[in-house]
Amino acid sequence: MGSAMNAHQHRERRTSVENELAFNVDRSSPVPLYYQVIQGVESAIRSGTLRPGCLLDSERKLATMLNLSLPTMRKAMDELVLSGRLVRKRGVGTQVASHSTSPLVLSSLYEELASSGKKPTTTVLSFIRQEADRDTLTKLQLSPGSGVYHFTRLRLAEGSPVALMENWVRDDLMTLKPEMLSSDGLYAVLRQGGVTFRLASQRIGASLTSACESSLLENEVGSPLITMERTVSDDAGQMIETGRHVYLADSYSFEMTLVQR
Amino acid sequence: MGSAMNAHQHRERRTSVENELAFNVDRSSPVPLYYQVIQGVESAIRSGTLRPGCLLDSERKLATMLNLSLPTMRKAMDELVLSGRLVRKRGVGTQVASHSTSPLVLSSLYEELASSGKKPTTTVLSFIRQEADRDTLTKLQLSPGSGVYHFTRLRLAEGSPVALMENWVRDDLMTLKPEMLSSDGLYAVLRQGGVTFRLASQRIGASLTSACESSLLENEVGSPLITMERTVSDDAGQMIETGRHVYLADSYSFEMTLVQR
DNA sequence: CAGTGGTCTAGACCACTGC
DNA sequence: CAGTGGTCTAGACCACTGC
Repeated sequence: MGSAMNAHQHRERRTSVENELAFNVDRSSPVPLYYQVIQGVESAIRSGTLRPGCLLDSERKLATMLNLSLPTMRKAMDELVLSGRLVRKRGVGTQVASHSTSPLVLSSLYEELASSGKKPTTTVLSFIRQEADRDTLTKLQLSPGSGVYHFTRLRLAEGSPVALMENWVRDDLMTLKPEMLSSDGLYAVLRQGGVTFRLASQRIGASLTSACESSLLENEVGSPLITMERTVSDDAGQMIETGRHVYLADSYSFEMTLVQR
Repeated sequence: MGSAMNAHQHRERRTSVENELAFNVDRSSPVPLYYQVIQGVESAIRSGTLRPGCLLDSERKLATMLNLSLPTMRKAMDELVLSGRLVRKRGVGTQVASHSTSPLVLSSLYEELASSGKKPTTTVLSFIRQEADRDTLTKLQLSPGSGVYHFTRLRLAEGSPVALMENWVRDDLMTLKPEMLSSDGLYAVLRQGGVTFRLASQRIGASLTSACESSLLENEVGSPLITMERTVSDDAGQMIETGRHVYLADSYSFEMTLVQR
């Protein structure tokens, strides 16, 4: 409607479009105001109300509209820019990034498969609680004698093997049971146990399928695999988990978005 | 020395250690104050003055010490926490993260090799300026008829092939010459041309060496390769470059640190 | 209860872009 | 020159942790 009425004004240089931030902040909510703004903008982008390239109102105007102070508004915009959803140009304004893929998050194979509609299942091949070996002590920065859960899992999508995963998790955070791992991804289980992730360092490479891997993954010996080693630490900087995974290159690849700072 | 003298005090609960933020901000500098603090803390961590686990003074104390306002101090701390170098605990304080790897940055194979002491060189195998094909138009979000540089390069470390790279770069940013690419990495060349990177989306997978790749990479047909496709956009959200690379899995892997938000 | 980080406000002045 | 984002200040009150 609006665009029809203003058809003769379309000469304007700006890639601007209407932007309707049709949300309001709820001051009685325990959710911080700046975070409500982040969620509001994110959902407006997701729903298409805020389209890529669209120029937002100025920070001052938005702050006034939502009855927020400028610093609070800026804090929200800061995070949206940092995560790559918005682009700021000094003297010009703030736009929705044209390239609005989801930001980099700790990817969970299980969740990825589930959200892409492929039914993920897990077969727990082995599961023990044991004293950590030297290598694990180092990787998890544990003191000698500490215990870990050590398990291997086969991940399937729609019943076909996709990945073979071996993990070591410190045993003083929560009680792990094999049953938990067969019905959910590892990260979901740990999150439920109250773990909040912070940093993951990982190394991704490639290798050829060995005879042993082949029998589990039901693929040919010598076919390409993606290898990943990952160590994850929590909020408090404490190491939580380390693992070695291999993925069928024919049915999986790592997608990620890096934000340059 | 210090540890011997204080041996009997080791009972204290805090992992705290002295923290000497032995830097001062320079108010005449064009570098923002909060950024000077970030740099100061980062260099203190790098140099070992601030050791992992070390408890910092409170934000209020640090602000007073450096003659900064609390919000400015907090902005610096915010970014240090976000990039994973510090860990905050409400009611307790702020510690240096035990796990202080470098944050995720747009990795450049050339720079990685150079900084690890391996002498990188590049052979430019082909180089043309051409009208973008359909696929490239889509990936770089260009309008039909736009031009791109299209080139393939062989990257060597200490004279041995490591990677085979094919790239497409929009041609309206700067003038590219093959000579530039043989003496420097692509990103360094683009940065010099005034491009500031912002987001990269990439997909990493694995494959087997083909006959053609084998002849260039001097490895065996069927040996494992890491494959990467990447598209990079700049500050303004404009797509800059897209490429398809393959790396010898035996001599390279992708290392990265993910920060969970 | 003293001290910490978490959130929020109401300003100020600057550098920059587009007209 | 009006409008934008970029930086900075000086406060306020809260929730939480450890003693």
